[in-house]
Amino acid sequence: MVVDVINAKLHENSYRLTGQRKAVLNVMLENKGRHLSAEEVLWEARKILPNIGIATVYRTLEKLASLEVLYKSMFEGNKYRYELAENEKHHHHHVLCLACGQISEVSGDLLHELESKLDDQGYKIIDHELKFYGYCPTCTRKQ
Amino acid sequence: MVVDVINAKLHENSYRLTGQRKAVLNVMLENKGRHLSAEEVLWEARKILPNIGIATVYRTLEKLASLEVLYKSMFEGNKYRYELAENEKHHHHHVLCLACGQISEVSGDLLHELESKLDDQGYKIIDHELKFYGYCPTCTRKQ
DNA sequence: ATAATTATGATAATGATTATCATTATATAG
DNA sequence: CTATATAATGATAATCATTATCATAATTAT
Repeated sequence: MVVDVINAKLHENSYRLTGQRKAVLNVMLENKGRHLSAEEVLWEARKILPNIGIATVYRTLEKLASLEVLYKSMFEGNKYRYELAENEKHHHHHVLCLACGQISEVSGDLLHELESKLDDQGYKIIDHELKFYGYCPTCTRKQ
Repeated sequence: MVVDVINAKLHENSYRLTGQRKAVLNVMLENKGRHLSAEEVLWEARKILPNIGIATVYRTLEKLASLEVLYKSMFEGNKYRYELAENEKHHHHHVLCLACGQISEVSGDLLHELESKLDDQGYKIIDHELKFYGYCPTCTRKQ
C-alpha cells in the first residue's frame, strides 16, 4: 500500500497525522516486511522524535491497526507485533524460526478448501491467521 | 488421549500427581473440546479444592502443556487458553466466532501444499497454528 | 525419626498495555 | 486576530495476566 493510499485512508477516517504519528508511520514504512514490537517502534521513532512517549506509540499503533493500515499479531512472548498492511485484504502467512526467531512471510493462500468446508457448515469466515513453526533454511543447514 | 495414556506420560516424566494437580487435570478432562483460561480452570478446580492457589494452577497448566498433555494457545484478549490434547501429534484448527466468542475446532489438515512449498524453500516445519475468524452458524443465522 | 526434596499458597514482582490527567498543540468560532 | 473548544501528547499510575519469591506443608529418602 503506497503512502498515498495510506494517507487517503487516514483522511477519510479524519485521522489527524501529527508529527508523532508520522514518525510511527514512517518507522513502519521503513520496515516493510518486518514485524516490530511496540518497544522496537518506540526506539526507532525516538531517532526521529527523541521525546515521543510510549503511550503515544501504543495509541498510534492500535489506531493504525484498527484502520487496517497495520496488521497486529502475536508470535511468541506474549507481546504484540505490528507490520505494514501492504495489500488490502491480502492475506499472507508467517513462518517463525524456532532457532533464530526470524519471522518470514509465506505467500499463497491455499485455505480455500478449509474455508469452503466451513462455509458448508454454516460458518461465515471473515479472516484467518496461519503461522508455521520450524527452522529457516539457514538454521536448517546448520543442524 | 485416555486417562491411562496421560498417566503413563506423567509417570515417564516423573511428574508427581498431587491432589491439586489431579484437580486441574480433571477440570481439563471434564471440559474436553473446550478452551479454558487459567482463571476458568481455577474456578472449576476450586469446586473440588476450595483452597487451591492460582500460582499452582498456572504452574500445573504450564507443565502439562510442556508435557503435551494440554495445548496452550491464545485467541483473543492477551490471555492464554488451554485445551486437552486428545490425540498425540494431531493438529486441528480453530474457528472463533466474532459475535459470541465460541471457539470450535476444524478437522482436516489440508496444509500439506503449503508445508511442501516451505520444504522446497529449505524450511523445516515442526508445527503450525491456524485460526479462522468469522461467525458461527448460530450467529450467522441471526444476522 | 530425621533430613532432604518437592509442592503449595499467598503475595510481591514483572512486563506489556491501558487509563488518567495536566499540559501542549491544533482547529474552530467570533 | 483572539478566544474557545477540541484533540493529542507525555509522564506516570493503574490494570491485568503471569511469574518469582518465600515461608510453610507435604512427601520421599535415609
